[in-house]
Order: sequence, then C-alpha cells, then structure tokens
Amino acid sequence: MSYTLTTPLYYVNDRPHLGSTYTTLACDALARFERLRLQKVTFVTGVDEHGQKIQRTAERQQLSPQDHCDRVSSRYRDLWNQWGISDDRFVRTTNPRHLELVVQFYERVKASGDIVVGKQTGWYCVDCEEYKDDPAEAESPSCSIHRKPLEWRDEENLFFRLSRYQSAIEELVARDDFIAPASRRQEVRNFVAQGLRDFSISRVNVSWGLPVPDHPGHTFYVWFDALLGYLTALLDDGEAVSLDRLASCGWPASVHVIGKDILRFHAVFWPAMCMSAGLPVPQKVFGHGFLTREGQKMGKSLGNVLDPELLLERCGTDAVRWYLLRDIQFGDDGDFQQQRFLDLVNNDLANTIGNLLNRTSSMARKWFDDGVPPAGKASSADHPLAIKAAETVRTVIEAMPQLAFKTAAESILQLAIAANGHLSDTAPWSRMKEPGQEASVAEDLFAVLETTRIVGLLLAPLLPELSGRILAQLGQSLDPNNWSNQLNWGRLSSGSPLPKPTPVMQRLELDEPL
RNA sequence: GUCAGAGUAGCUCAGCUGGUUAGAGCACAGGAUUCAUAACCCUGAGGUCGGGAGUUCAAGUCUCCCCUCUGACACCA
Repeated sequence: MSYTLTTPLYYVNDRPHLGSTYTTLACDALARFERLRLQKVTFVTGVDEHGQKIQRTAERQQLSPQDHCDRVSSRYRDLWNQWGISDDRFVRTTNPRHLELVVQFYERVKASGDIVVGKQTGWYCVDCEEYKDDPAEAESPSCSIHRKPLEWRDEENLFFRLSRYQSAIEELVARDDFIAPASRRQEVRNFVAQGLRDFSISRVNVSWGLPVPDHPGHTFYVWFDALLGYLTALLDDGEAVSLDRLASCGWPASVHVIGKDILRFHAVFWPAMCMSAGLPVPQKVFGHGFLTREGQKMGKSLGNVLDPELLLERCGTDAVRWYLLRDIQFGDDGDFQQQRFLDLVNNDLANTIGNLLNRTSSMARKWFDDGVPPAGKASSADHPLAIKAAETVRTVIEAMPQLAFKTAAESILQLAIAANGHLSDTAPWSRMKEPGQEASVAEDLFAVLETTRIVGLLLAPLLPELSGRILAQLGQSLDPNNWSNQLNWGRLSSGSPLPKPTPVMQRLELDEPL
C-alpha cells in the first residue's frame, strides 16, 4: 500500500520558523512510522516561491526574485537535513516541471468549463494585498488593519467556478474522516454552508508568477500554483510530467498536514480543483494548532521568536522533537515554555528512559558477565512487563496513524515508568546479596532490558536518534523491514554481550535562556 | 456584530450519555533506597470545577443569564 503525506509548501518570504519546523517534524514522525509499518511512503515537502510578496521582499534586498528564492529555499532544505527529516520529495514551485504541470492542470479545469473571465471588483487594501468585504456602496471605507483608505479596483481576472462544486464539497466536508481534528470540522462546514463563491486564480499586475497560457499579462494566483506543487512533487520521479501518471505516483495523498490557518484552502478550494481536473481528492486534511511562547504569540514585533536553527544547535533534535510531540496535543495550540521543556526532556528522556537503561545494563553487566542475563521465565509473554509492553505497542500502533503523537509518546513513557517500578519492587541490588537468588534476579533484569528494547523500538519514529542509541546500548539495531516482529516480547537473547553503558541522553542545562 | 469552542489544583490538561471523598503529568513537600545520569520508587499537600440563578433525590457534567478568552465570518503561504 502506498502512503503519501505532505507538509505545506512553505512560503519563502522569510527564513524558516519554528512553526514550519513543527509541522515538518510531526510529518517526519508519521512518515517514519508508516515506513516501519511497511507502507510505501512518499513524504512530500517543499517551498512555494511565487507571488507579489516575495517579489517585493526580493526587491527590498536588491535581489532578483529567483535569487531570493534560491537562498531561502536552500535554508529550508538545509534545515530539514539538519533535523534529520526523512522527506522523499522536496519540491520548488519555480522548478520548470512545475510550470508544465500547472499548465496541464489548467487545461483540464478549463476543459471542464470551470474557468471564466470575470471582473474582480471591490475595495482593495494595497498594504494587505487583498479585497475587503466592505459593501460596494460604502462611501470611503478604510482598512481596519492598516488604517488607510481602501482603493476601488476593477480588474479582469480568471475565475475558478467553485460555486459549481457546492454540493460535492458539502458532502466531502461532512465526512467525519476528511477534516481533522474534529474540532475544526464544524468551522469549515459552516463556511461551506454559507455558499461557495467563485474565486480568482489569476492576477494581471504580478510579474513574479507563472504565466497563464492563453491570457497574456496574467499570472496564476499563488494559491492556485502552490497547491499544485503537491502533484509536481509526486511526479518528480524522473519520468515525464503527466497528470495521467498520478494514480501510480501516490495520488491521492493520504493526508495533508497543515497549520490551521490554511485549512480552508486545503479542505475546500483544493478538493474542488481536483474534482474539476478529474483527480481524486485527498483522503484527509489535518490542521494542527499554532505555537506560542511563554503564553505570547511569537513574532518579530515582540522579538520573541524561537529560531529553529538555534534550538537545534543548543538542544538537539531529540529534545525538541520529544517536547513538541509529547507535550502538545497535535491539533491544539501549544505553548513553548522553556522550564517545562527542560523538565520534560530531563525527566522523561534522561531520567526515566535513559537512566533506566543505564542502571539495568550496569547491573546485568556486573552480575551476569557483561551480557544479557538468562531469561528464565521472563521470556514468557505473560510476564507483567510483557503484558504492559504489548499494551503499549497496541496503543502506539493505534495512535500514530491518527497523528496522536502525544498519546503514543505518553504510553511509551509509561512503559519505562513501569519498568523502573519493577526494579524498585524486585530490588535486584539487594537480592543479589542473598544466596541462591541469581536466577530470579536474572529474570527480572532480563524483563527490564527487554522492556527497554521495546521502548527503544517504539521511539524509532518519534526520536530516531535516541532510539538508535538505546538499541545500540542493548547490542541491537532497528530492522526497518521487520519492526513489527521486533516488537514482540522476548527477542533479546541471553548471553549476548552488552556494551559498556554511557548515558544515551544527557540532561539538558542551559547557561542562558533560549 | 453573528456563529463556534473554551474557562477544572501554581502550570498544561483528562473528566463519555448527570450518581460514592473531582483525576493525571510537571512544579512543590516529606519518606524510602543506593543498581543508576544527585537518577529511580512511595506518600502528601494543593481545587467554593469563571460568576449567578434554575431543573433534579443528585450537576464540573443539563437549562437560562452574565463575565473573560480563542477561532471562523473568502481569496493572508
């Protein structure tokens, strides 16, 4: 089975920020999980590079738009590399192949009779670059954001006849598996219920855009172009650009993961465009929440933006991934709190999980010849920890496809806590001092080591680096093609050597605030 | 303004169709322990469940009113 997931194509107006990093990390976890489940995964990310805003930003920096895009795009690509993102496709909308695709798509939509020439008239705010909803008869309306008078505009645009898809879209958004999380579903339904209006897909005075074939002077509106980037990405396998090939290239997407701000484009406009072009619609659109920092919106004006490059450099990928995925319900808004970040990373990763491995491995090595102790009865699937582990595996496997990263992470942590509890209960260190206890101590240590192995395996999609270190410390490694089997209890073999333990996760201490 | 959602321990949140002393994690306090990354384990304190009224034998959970916050209300990537 093939599984296609996408991040948004990030707008290269500015350097990457934590929000896009967050989305991408979440997708990465999901992509890794699906690969381990042996899906044929295509993980798409990339950048959206057209539009007037970019044109202007480039001008301000005295760069050509293309140069500007090249620079920012490579920052994204580099950043994803540094974070260890496992994307399969990184698409750029300035790629010539993308133009080919957009033209093909446009021709299909046009052939469906869904392109009409119309007038875009209304009150326009130059600073916002958008039409306002003020009534046409308004005397002298002004923009509530910029407090400047609105200008009356009257320009020719091409329109997509969205209105024709009213009932089809209504049906689509009424499905309970299309828009997630459920809390955002109603919003979109209400919007659709108000009646869909045609929307413009071309501009006449934006030169930094893709030219519309049969309308000189027109360029495609950025959104029309950007969404199609998903298709371009899927076709980027060395073969020809052809919409006819999409079915064998992973379309429709299993899920588009996006920020809640662009839910409508993905849940309403985009499916209608697909229908018009005779393509299946995406299976799911997941709109996640936004991150604030210490309760405040992150922004340049507040000077409180958290730079992902800095965060990665100072804290490492495991720490940040864990915090974002384990502490924030994916879908809800989340608040980045430095103290909590440190607390969770140190408690969960260093103390609970890391130290569990360290202490258990130390005991095993000390008393059982630097290796895994004899399993005895502990290899049985009805050992309490075996039962708990099986439960955890089930929870993770159920949670991950639903993007419930928090549920998955918490249950893995609970498994480690249970193992620590088991050590406390059985106290191998004191029983080793009594005669004739070796065999039963060995069983307890085996069970805990085995639990740790499963913790390490379950962390693979969420924290690939830490997962690798945990497994290595157990003398194991991830088998990407055999994950499900590896998750079965009792696969650690008694007598196999355990390397000398070193902390797999350092406690995080910050000399200065982030 | 209209619509939707939310206001529960210091913080982040669970609490389904109303039913014994309102839960978890973090933070905090105390204890236990020494295998381990001053880690782990146990216990405890802490809440008039936004405010008010009502329905009911019984309401955090239903109804009404009020207060506060968030989001949507079309082309902002």
